[in-house]
Amino acid sequence: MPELPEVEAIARTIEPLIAGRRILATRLLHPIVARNSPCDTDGPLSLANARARKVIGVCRRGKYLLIELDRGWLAYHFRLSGQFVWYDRRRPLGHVDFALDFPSGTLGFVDERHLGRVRWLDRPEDLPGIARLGLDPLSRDFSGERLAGVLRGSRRPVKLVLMDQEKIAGLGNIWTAESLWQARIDPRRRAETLSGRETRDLARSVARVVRRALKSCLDPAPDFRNPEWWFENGDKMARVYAREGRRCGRCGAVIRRVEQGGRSTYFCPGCQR
DNA sequence: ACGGAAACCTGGACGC
DNA sequence: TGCGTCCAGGTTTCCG
Repeated sequence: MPELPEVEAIARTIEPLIAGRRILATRLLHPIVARNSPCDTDGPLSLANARARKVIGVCRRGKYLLIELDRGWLAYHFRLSGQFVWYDRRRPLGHVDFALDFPSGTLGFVDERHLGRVRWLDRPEDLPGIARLGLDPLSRDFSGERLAGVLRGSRRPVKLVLMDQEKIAGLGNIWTAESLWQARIDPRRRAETLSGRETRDLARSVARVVRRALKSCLDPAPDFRNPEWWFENGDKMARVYAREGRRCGRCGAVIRRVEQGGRSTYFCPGCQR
């Protein structure tokens, strides 16, 4: 479920719990989370490479969460329903798919839906999904000009381009919808038809929406010790997402839902042009 | 090369 | 209560 701001918040919050610690053991309780293809057997085995390694740090690329080890990396993708849960020594493991045991406790990757994935890698770029990631909205390089380069020549709806991880890394359905609302741009517009001014507005809106979402994800920060923890910022901050039939807080028109690329898109027909 | 649709999984919400 | 259907904040793969 998490998009860029949520994964960034998870990375920043989990790092102090595990940085500098050594992994005593890895436990793969549900091998499907380590599989890329239905008959892949290499993925699950390679996770054992993390055993006895020390954690250097934790970071994010796109929606991937990376744990850097003193040799190799662990790459997590939460997809729709994956999350981290922390168990200290006293508490028994709940439903966990993949666990890292530290002296101080266990970091569990939990995903009852089993769409999330964990991989061990020599280098992050070894995973094609990471190697091909596009521009990161939190990076200093993210600008109207760079966004213009991405939109130029694309006949696809601007919403689909924003969500294309090879173009812009980390945006998902919620924050894309919110960014387009912020910039007053209709998500159905062909990307190449945006003017220079609209493109600059959109870049500013994306950066602002993502930064504000990150801030709210960190206040309060995730509580990994509570297995039920989850972000609430989506509901609180959404101006259009999942608000079909309600009135736009900016112009009063009724918010619509349409389908794009098989996903729901929410927008205000009154002020998004 | 590009774009659209289906597949991958499971649980929860909703209607009858 | 039970059952069917639809939906979900994502990515990869397949197909035209």
